[in-house]
Amino acid sequence: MPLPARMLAQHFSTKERILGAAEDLFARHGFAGASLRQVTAAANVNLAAVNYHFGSKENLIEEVFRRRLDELNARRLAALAAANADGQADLEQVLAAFIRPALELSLDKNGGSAFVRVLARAYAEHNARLRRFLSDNYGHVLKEFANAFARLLPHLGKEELYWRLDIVSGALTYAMADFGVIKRKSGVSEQTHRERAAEHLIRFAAAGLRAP
Amino acid sequence: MPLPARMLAQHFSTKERILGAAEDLFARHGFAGASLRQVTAAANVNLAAVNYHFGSKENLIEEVFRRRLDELNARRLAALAAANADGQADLEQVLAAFIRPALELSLDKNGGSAFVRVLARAYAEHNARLRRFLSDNYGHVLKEFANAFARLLPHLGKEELYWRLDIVSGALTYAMADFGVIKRKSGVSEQTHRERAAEHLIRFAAAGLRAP
DNA sequence: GTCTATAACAAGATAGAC
DNA sequence: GTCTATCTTGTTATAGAC
Repeated sequence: MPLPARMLAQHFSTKERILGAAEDLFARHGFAGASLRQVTAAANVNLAAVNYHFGSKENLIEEVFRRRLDELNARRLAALAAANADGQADLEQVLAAFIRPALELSLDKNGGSAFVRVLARAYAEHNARLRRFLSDNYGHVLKEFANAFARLLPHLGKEELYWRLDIVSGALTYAMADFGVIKRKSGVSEQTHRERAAEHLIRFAAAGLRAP
Repeated sequence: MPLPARMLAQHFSTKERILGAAEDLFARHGFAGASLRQVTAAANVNLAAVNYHFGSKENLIEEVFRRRLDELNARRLAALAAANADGQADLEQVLAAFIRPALELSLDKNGGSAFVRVLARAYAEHNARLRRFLSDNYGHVLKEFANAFARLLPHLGKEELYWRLDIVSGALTYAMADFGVIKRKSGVSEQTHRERAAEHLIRFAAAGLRAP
């Protein structure tokens, strides 16, 4: 498979080209399914470069996550703070603060849509190391949002609320990774398709969360 | 890893032992991550037995799906027919007809919980061959349910309805495969945990589907 | 920092004896 | 149907020249 044309330019460092190619190939073939040979060939760098820059395949995988998750989490928290700042945020606004940054990431022209699929694979992996890594990154963000939702939905017990938020993250992961059977119509751009998915998701999730 | 004790018994045929071990290992390490050497060792059969009985690893993967999906689909359609038989089914009944058989499968003592994780991995794979195989199996079932939901939710357009059903299957897949961050409490059995997940899911999905 | 070359090993598949 | 032995290829990782 040829690498994405955007990565060919020489002004990307070896490290960045490896990360971009790894993200793309992990999305398409999984962590075990994509070999370092494929990655380095796609990145147009030497096979030995991965071990020089990252030490091992496992470390490379973690770097693929860190590069995106730090920013995603920061954006979510910023959006939540902004929603809380102007008076009382409503449920749709808090949901949007959680969902929209993920949508925007998935629309990022530089590999964002590949990354959300990598993220979905990480959930499927059930790998202890990866799960710890993700809970370290997502854990406190989920807690902040849980607090915000708890204020807006006082009729729900803590247990009930966590169940529902779990369902929302599941549906979000699934929708962003484009697992569904809904085929994008030929007249609709990738961008529009994902934006519609986010709108539907927010409406659906708001109703689900408000259920008695 | 030792194979599940239930599979050791000699009254399981070689073929059945391979399928059981493959299901377990595919759930834990993925299709590329689980080797035929691991599978045959866990099944206590010779390495060459896979190629003798299935021809190739790809064929083995498809058989792992077929074994479960035929029954799952049949049960869903039967539950739907039963719900429609006694008068007018309500939304929760139709949702239950879709969700409960998946729950029951995930509770099957003989590898059901492994299989639902394999199914979740299949979605993440995005593999053309696998997707075709799954749409062949799930396609007409989804259509039957879509018809039932359309009758109960006449205010939704066809497009809108399909989006929402897609979200429901996503949340179901995610919940059954136990991707979530909700940790099962030590006092709660695996069975109870999953039953609660199904209850929460039905309530949430009903509200989401009823949203204007 | 980047290359070639290669070590050390694991993969899927098969041939052929039993 | 089941075994051992082996072929061919691909895997991660590293040593050492430039």
